[in-house]
Amino acid sequence: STHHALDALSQEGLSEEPVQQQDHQTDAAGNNGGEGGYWEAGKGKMKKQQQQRRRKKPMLTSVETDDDVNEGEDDDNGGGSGLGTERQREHPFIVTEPGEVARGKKNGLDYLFHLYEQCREFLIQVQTIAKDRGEKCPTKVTNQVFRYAKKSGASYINKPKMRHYVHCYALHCLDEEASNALRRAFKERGENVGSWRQACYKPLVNIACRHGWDIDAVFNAHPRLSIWYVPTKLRQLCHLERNNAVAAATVLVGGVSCTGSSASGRGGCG
Amino acid sequence: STHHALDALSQEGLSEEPVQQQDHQTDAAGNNGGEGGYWEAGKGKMKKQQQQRRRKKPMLTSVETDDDVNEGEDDDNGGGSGLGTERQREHPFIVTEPGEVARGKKNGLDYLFHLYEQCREFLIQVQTIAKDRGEKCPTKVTNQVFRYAKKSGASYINKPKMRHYVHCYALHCLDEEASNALRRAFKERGENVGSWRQACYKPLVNIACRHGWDIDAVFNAHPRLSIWYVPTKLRQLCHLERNNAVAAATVLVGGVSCTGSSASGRGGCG
DNA sequence: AGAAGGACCAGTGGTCCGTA
DNA sequence: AGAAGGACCAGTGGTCCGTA
Repeated sequence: STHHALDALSQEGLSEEPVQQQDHQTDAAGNNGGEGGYWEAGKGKMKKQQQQRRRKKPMLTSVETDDDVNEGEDDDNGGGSGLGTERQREHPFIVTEPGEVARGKKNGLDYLFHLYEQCREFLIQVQTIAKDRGEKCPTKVTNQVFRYAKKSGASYINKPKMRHYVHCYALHCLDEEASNALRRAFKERGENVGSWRQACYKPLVNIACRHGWDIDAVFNAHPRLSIWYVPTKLRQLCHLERNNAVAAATVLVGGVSCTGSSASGRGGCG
Repeated sequence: STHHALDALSQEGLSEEPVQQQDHQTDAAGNNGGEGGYWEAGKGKMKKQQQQRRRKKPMLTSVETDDDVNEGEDDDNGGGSGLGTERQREHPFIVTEPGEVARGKKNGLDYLFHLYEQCREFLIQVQTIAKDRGEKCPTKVTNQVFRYAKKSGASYINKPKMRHYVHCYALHCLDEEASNALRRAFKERGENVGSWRQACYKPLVNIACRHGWDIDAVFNAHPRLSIWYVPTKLRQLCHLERNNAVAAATVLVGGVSCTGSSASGRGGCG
């Protein structure tokens, strides 16, 4: 059937050119200041990706209204072929240079960062709706926003993933040059995504250092970053490094008994 | 014993001149820009109010460390007299004029508003500690702050009470003149606290109207008010009133079919 | 009756760990 | 092995309702 052909094709394309099922997304697409247009361009290629995996059968005990679940028209897809056409997860990320598209069953880092822009657009829509209804208006990407994204067909967006890479996106926002350089270096060395991700912490800690160790202020000062919670580990690293800097400064000044030294005093920032 | 004499005396004084058991409070007391000095003045009168009612015996099933609970030195207070020396709740509020001290087993509204100032001081202390430890720093009076207040001996502060009267405090912050006038009027009429509390909504809705119906912006613009969550009911009232105003304006302009009219257009604001 | 507040509850932020 | 994400959990905002 035509459906299956498209599905087969989308095996590679899925995560690179995710498609929206409802038109929430379209509304906000114009907000992208130049960025993200590339990903939007792939939209025409395949429509309707109604493959949201139903949760593992909650045993019919649930009292949920399943209005949303029954959205898809073909309930029996994949039943015929028996082949593993089950597309259960997004392709894993690989370290790519800026502008580089990942080949094979992989996703690149431009795509990763694009997901953050999409979340921002979903947040803006949630905010618009909330204001219109006179309800509490979220300022951050909350559970509510993730739920809204999923309902809008962006099933490839989920909380654990977005939280996992927030600090990588932060570096991309705050120092794109440094972020690009890091990507090129790690790609060249053939490092995996995990070690690139780890390496994103240090330059951020240095940025925090230059701003009196206030990582919250650094996030809040950036319009696209301010909607994301500061990751716990980044916060802890900044705190540790600040303590180190203070200790070092204290020694320089002449010993532990010297009080009066300010914790926000500048030392070297990497 | 001396303890019991003081306790008897405090029957009236308790809620009017609450005492701090630890010195957290003292640190921040200086932050009060003139306000609240009155309540602080009563401090010397009676020390130690170690009457926190232990919770109704959690049946020894709890695995809590009870370091905090064993703070008081006299574990057997009230055992001897047998009289109802059990001081289980704060005295109820009555409508008082500005500057008026409630008599009998009652608390006045200046005292009510003072509790909000105290919460602000506890928040500031929690924030200071959090920043120092490099932890997430609350911007609002959260559960954590209420817990801290209780631990600091301010057992008379609790979440339901503070949330209940937030909008009354808001009016006091935003238009003290109007707030004072309302108090005098309701006292004169012999109204109870509940109806005074109800009456505080309307002037706030009018203030919101003058600010484009954005009650969040109104709260956030005021330094002492911005730390409090906008109460649900106030938010709903503002929303309803905005819709009424929009509908009225639409009729004036010439009928329901006239689109283009902005929801933020000014009508009369009360 | 009017009012204070313990205690509950749905939905949150955070992330582990069973999964592929 | 490296990585994606369902699902869990402790503590939150919100306020009801048993209490005095």
